[in-house]
Amino acid sequence: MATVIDTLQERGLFEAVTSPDIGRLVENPAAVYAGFDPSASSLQIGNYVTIMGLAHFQRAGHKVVALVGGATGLIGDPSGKTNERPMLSAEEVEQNLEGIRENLSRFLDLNDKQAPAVIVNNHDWMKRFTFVEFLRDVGKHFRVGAMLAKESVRARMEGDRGMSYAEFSYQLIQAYDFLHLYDTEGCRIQIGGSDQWGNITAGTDLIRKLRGVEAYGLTFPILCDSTGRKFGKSEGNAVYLDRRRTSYYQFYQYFLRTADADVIRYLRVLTFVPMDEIAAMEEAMQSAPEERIAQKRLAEELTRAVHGTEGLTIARRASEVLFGGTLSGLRVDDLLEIFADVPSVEKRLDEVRGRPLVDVACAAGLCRSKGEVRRLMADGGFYVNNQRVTEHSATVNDDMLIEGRMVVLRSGRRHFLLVRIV
RNA sequence: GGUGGGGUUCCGGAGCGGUCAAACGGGGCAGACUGUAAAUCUGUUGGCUAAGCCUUCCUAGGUUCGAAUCCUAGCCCCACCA
Repeated sequence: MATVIDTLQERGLFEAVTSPDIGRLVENPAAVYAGFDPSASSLQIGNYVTIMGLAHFQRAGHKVVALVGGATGLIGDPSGKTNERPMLSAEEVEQNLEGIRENLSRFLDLNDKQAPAVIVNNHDWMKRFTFVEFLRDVGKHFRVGAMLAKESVRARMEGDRGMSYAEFSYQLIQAYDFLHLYDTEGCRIQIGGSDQWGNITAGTDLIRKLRGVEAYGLTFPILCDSTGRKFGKSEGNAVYLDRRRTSYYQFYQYFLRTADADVIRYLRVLTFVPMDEIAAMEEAMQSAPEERIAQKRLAEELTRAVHGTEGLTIARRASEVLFGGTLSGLRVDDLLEIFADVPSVEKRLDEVRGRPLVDVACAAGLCRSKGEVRRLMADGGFYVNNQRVTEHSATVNDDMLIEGRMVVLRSGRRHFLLVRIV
């Protein structure tokens, strides 16, 4: 019978494992954990790979524990980082934890009858230690040689930046977390991105030493796009799972724009779409790449998984309108939702109505000068409510005022500006 | 400390008394094409009450009918020599 390990392997969620014996362990219900760093108030799509890993385990009937790093977040994981990060305050970490807990609860079933997922915070047990106790109980079992050999430490020592003692000790805390979760939740498996290998093996070693038990680590590849860039950044900004940081529309669009070379891989890693369906899409792509069937499916599946059917509907409607579809028939309230992440300005009615469009567009900030607006009009790149306007002398007439409450200005294909009448 | 060279519109970089709002390249912004891809092609790129006017070529003065261009002083860069 296929185990969760087989599933992870065939979907590209498998990079390395500490021992192949893990295959036997997962033939029966086991407990697995993965950690999430509270370095921001929302998880990013990059974290979603880890979430998928946990979700696959849960689907296979295993107990899943998501650890949020209330303690480790105060230190900062050096793994995969070239520089020491600025330390977050306790309040920041506390706030971020809240957001991340909310994120996680959307993807892991906390009420599953057989194997409900659990969210724990390592601060709850770390706070009980005094420094001396921690050194005696945990530090005593680590050899500096082994710690220095970790990739995360070596990379820093080779550079000219070095690392602080605090970050150096990070691996001890994560190792202890694993031990603690073994004791309290029966976790014998930790999963994470490949950059977590060092931290994970620190934990398996500790458990072997102190409990004489074999614990397992499993890593999956860090998701990159075909140009080698780390996946999940959109114009330099990360794609977040929180709609307040990445709107439904932006989220949906990010995936719709996935390169052909990446989309099949993403479908395997980020969705539960059955493998045979993915294979069919891969074939369909050969004959009709312009249909972008795979991209549409990817965007749809992920948006629904992360933001629900309602989020998907809004993202789709927004896509239609923001790509030049007609605004007629849409109500102001719909438009406000659709244009949620479009910048907007407030103007009084008398500042808009009957005024030259050139003046209004400039005052609203669509362009820096009136000359620029005129140029834009001459180029055919100026739109009011998605209708091209080329006449320099045009004024804002009553038809342009949607319900008398707003005007949608647009420059070029995609730059919108909402003028709200107040 | 000495000697040369220089500071130009978003960047690089021409211009060296009128024809300069300033060549050319990059970038930006638009348009066409297209699969919301990549590439390509085209237009545009100081402001305005717009065939005209105004403010720009490090800063402050000056020469001249006229200065980005010449002179003086100041500030800042770069190169070489000590």
